[in-house]
Amino acid sequence: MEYNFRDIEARWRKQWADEGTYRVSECSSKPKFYVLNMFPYPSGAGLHVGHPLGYIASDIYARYKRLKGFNVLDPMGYDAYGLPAEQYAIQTGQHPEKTTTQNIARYREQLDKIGFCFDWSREVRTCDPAYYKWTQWAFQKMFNSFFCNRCQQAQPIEQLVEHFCEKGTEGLDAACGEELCFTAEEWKAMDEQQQYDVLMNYRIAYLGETMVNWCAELGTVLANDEVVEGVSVRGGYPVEQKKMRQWCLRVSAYCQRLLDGLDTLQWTDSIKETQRNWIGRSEGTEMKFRLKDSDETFTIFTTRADTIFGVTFMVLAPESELVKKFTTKEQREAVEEYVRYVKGRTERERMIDHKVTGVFTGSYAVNPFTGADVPIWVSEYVLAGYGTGAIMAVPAHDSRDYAFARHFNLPIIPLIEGADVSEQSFDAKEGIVGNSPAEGVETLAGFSLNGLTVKEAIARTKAFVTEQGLGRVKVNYRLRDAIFSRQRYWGEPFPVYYKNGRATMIPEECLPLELPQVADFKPTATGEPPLGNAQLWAWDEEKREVVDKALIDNCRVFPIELYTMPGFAGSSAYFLRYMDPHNSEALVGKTANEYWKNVDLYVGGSEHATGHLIYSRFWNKFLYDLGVACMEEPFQKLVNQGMIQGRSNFVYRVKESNTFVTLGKSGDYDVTPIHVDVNIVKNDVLDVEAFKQWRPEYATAEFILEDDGRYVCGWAVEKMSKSMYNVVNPDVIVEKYGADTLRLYEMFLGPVEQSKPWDTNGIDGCFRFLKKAWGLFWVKDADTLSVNDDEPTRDNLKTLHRLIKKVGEDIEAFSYNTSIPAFMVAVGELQQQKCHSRKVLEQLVVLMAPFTPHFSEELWRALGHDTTVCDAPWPELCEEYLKEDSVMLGVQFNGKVRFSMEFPAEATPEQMREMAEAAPEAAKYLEGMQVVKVVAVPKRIVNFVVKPAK
RNA sequence: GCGCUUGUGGCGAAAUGGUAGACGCGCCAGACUUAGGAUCUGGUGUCUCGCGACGUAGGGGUUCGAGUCCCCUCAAGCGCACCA
Repeated sequence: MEYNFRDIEARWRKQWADEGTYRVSECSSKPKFYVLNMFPYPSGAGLHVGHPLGYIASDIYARYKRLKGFNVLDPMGYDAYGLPAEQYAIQTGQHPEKTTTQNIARYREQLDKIGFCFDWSREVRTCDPAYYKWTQWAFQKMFNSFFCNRCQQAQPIEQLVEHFCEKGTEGLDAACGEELCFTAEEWKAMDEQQQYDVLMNYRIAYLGETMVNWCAELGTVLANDEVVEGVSVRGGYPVEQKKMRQWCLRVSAYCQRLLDGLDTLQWTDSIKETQRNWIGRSEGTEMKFRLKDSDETFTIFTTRADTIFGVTFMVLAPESELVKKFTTKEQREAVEEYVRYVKGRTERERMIDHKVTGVFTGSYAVNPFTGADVPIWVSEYVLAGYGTGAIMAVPAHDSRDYAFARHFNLPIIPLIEGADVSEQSFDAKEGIVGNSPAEGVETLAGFSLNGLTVKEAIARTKAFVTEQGLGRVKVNYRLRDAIFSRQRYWGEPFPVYYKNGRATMIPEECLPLELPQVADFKPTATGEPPLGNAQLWAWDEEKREVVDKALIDNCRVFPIELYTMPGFAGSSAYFLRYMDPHNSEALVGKTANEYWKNVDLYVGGSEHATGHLIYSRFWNKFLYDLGVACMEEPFQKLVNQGMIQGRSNFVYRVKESNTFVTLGKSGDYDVTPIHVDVNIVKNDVLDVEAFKQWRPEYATAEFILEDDGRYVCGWAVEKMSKSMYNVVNPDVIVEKYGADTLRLYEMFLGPVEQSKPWDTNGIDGCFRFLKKAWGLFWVKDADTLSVNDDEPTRDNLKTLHRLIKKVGEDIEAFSYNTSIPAFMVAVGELQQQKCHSRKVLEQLVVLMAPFTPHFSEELWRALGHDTTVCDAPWPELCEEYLKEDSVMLGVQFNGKVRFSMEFPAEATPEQMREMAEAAPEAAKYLEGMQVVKVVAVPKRIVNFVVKPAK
């Protein structure tokens, strides 16, 4: 019987769906395993062969775990809100809801053809109100929480109010925008608006007036991870810094926990490192400096407190509020001009060329350790957003300060013994400190660092600064709060209305607040949100429902927030929702959450390292603090699949003609390479007839062929894209070879984690393998099984158990590309052994089941089973069959293998040594030699190290 | 500049410190065929007629033994980057 994959695959797909084979429940005594793929944006282009790579890899793992006796949760859904979906809708002039629904249907159709074991009854869509209800709900919880630095945990905002009532800000250590200081009495004396403003300073979801990335082209603000090198990640449009009032999430409060959590995760080092860089922890000291002849003080941040005696100037960021304060009358004009100059430079310009620029403010600070005067400058190399926006400059030991000092001719005082700073600064944190203070300089309390190592000096200075009240030890992070609002239509609405101008939460039981229909959903360049176009978009407090905006004059009706949430909102807790997707009472029920706990294996692209993978960890930690999620980290193990690039093909047109010349002869003509659709090329050979039909202008094309009559195309690796005609649709492969071959081939292509070009050329090998394996089971040209009840031979069992061992180990290690060759070899061996033993072949079917589910299911049933192969037990490994009767060993003299001989498998190294020495071949080498050393390594080699005997 | 990762045939790639290049593609030869871009069998790192020698980016080291471990150099990719 032939391997008829079309019939087989269609039949089992239907039956699996009808029988609910992949539906799972948390009511199980089996151990759980949670496999998750990063859910896709349903883009308009549909899936190409690169998309399923990770899904196939995780599907194999999920199926394997199921065979191993686990209750496996493997859900799928769609990240349907956000910029890409909306951009596509705008480009095609349709409503995003319509295009999204269409795109999802297309995705589903494509996914279904590949034979995944997703439990579709748990599907989520971020744009579904029943789903985003919980996104809104979590947002409200964040609004009503603050972060206690001492217990490193989110707490209800009521607790903060209570604290204010009792003690004001005294003894409070909470994450906030700016440090506030007031007493209980002052708090009580504040009016509603003032208290609202104060609380906003502490909420985890808050309205903040901050510098944001404004992208006029997209008509919205963007988060830091959505901007790269001054342009938007999506579209590559310019982004400018603008001060705007936006919703923000206090992600920065969780920096330390986000950092600590990394150590407990099985992620790659590179992605953990990327997150560490992005969080950017830096331990240092905040020090207070006094303005000369004034009581005014200001604070700087430094990681090199030990270099205090080398400070020769101070620098303020141009945006710093201190600039105006410290500028003297004489310098005002120069400073104002400089600030104007900096404002005129775009973020991009400032990032790309680091010009040395700056201006003196006219004022001096006083070095708190020596009393020396230090001039205060303004320069763009100091960033307003990091630390305090002011630094103490130590040109001898910081290259930026050095460049500045050289440019403006400021003094440079070296502090490390033996450091040569005549050409460049000495930035390394090593060496012995000297010149601190210089001879004869009196210091505060006789403080000196001379003779200490840099590390000791930093510690000593920190302690001294704290004791003397000159400042405090401080940890700074690079990670900023996430800007959480977008001036776009296609996103979750904020469950917020404005009562007397103050953000107020819509009652929890009224959620979800559904996205309204609008006349025009396009973004505007001025930042007017499209939701402003909604007729019904006011909140009636009394009726507790959305009403017509025209009623706003009525004193119980208030405008609803016009901004929407960003793309990452919906993807920040979807892994929890999958556990209990139909629960209308909670994001996730306690029972379901405590059963599934967290994701054991998460598969997706590494491009989410600083976006989704930070936000969702933050979001989950917040829910953990709330007691909603029972695990602090959402994703235990993370595997990043590589990108599949396109492999383009070219034809060579002879210039000014309609003649195409094959690659081998293209050098003889003046030709233009032209991209040709890879779907009409096979193994780099062009289907000439298909080419003629491809485009009308090629219908009359003429060809200069290779001598063997073929037209050979050139090729190159490029991004997979429509314009290069190198997009390969999985549907086409499935149609031609079947899903099982596609699955095998995608895995065979190389390590899952690695990026690689798609090259259909090798797929025949996988297809041939399946046909070959099929042939083990069926009599050729007949509808009868060739399987018999013979007892397996020792060779059969050896082949089988080697395979069990290899495949088991490979799947655990996610190394599928090496287990497919193992299958090929094993099938080849069984064929040669003429093995038709049921006992062996049945196990082979199960071993293949994770890779080729349809193929295995068909054979499993043909072998007489009436339940699905998914519930078969994974074959047990018996090491006994792996033992070799004997081993062939090389015997080497002085490092060269001279001959090989056979030893019994159970021989000890000593026995092997004796046997090797006694072998006749050895005599040749041992003659006249003195044996210096003999080493026998079991199963490997016997070494004789010899030297001429005296 | 700092951090991470990777360098192996014509190509994709394998190798618990132990015969480098498994397996697949491609290529070559043969078989069966009216035919082959089907199927099957065999061959295929480089140099050499052969014996054999040389081969894992380059250089050093550890080891009886290194693609693998350590140090240096070079190249490529990714991340961060005027972060004090």
